[in-house]
Amino acid sequence: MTNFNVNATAASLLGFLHERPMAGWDLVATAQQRIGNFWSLTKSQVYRELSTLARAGLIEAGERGPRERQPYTITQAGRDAFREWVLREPDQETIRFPLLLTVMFGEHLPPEHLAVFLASHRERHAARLEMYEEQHAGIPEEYRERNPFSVATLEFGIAYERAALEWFDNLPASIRNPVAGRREDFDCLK
Amino acid sequence: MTNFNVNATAASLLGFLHERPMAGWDLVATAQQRIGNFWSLTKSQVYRELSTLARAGLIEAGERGPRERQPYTITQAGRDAFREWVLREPDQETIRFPLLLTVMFGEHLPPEHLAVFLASHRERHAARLEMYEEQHAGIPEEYRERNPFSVATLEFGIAYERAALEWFDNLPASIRNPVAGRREDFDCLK
DNA sequence: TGGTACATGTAACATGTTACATGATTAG
DNA sequence: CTAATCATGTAACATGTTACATGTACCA
Repeated sequence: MTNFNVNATAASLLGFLHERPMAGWDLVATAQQRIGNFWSLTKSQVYRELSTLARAGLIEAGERGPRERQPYTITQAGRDAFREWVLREPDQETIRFPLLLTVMFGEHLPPEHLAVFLASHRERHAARLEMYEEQHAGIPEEYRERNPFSVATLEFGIAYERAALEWFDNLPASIRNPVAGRREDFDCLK
Repeated sequence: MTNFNVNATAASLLGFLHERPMAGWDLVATAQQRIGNFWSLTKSQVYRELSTLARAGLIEAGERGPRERQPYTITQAGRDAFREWVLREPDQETIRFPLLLTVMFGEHLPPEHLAVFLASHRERHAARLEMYEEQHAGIPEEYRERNPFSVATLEFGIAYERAALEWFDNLPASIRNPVAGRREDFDCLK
């Protein structure tokens, strides 16, 4: 058997459905909250994966509740497929960082312009770090012991954001604090 | 005008073509080397983008060289489209980190198993950091001054890998060094 | 009764991945 | 002569994004 190979996104949905039956809406919210920091997904994707999983028999739709709510329950086949996924060596992470592209091609834009982008991104990272740290401070000790896993993923987020901030703050002055003016140096304005 | 909106991948190709005409093969190699650490692309994608860009008039194919080599030159329209792209506020980065999914669902696999995954990923990150640091040490001072941009992106890689290693090394013992045995605790083996 | 949050879904499109097919040139 | 590397590309598929369409229930 072991016939249906789930992808990481579908596997995550199966992971959450181990806890309790949920509808697409709940799954979107749950995923956003629990894995959104390192795994993005949209509701379109979730609904699509759900119908695929249902067709493959890995989950089963229950009766519609209020507001057309459609709960799904994981099946034994679903638990099997999930287990198979979770035991596979995880792929390398992929990072796609558009700001770094802009930095790489930095000679093609006015330095003040790049500095504005950097400042605004720095702020986003500072805000995220603050948010993560608040969340981290709010974790009760007993939870930390019984489920160290989600704490660990949060700690990755904190480590990442700290590294990002440090990077922003250690950029050379030539990039971070350009002298305004002297625009004729830059080919984008020729 | 300003009619053709390039995506970040296509824009990067245009960015490289500012320097000199290149064929798809060169562009793949160049991209891998210069932006591969924070922007992945495959050769299929490159060839597809190249024909799209050519059809849109942003680049022009030259005469075939040896081995059917097909060089492309950027056009004025291409430079315009690139400039438009580079002046736009870059999107947030996306990180997709499968290992963190596995960690999040860590209660579903035997702890020794997770520990093996963590160790192997830790090693990859250590190797990447070492590579980056070697590259960084090899940059001549004059280059650093004249093109601080690619140095900055490399430094991001270093900051990121250091943060990752620190995270691995500070994982709680319950995740990093599980006691073997006691398998009946884990629902994946029920 | 009107706005907001809940809830599901489709369609079209954009992007990214994998597998395959083909041939040229070079180094040993 | 033959294996490796260079070089281009297509086809099929998987995944991800955006915009749209529809309707329900609650609450002020």
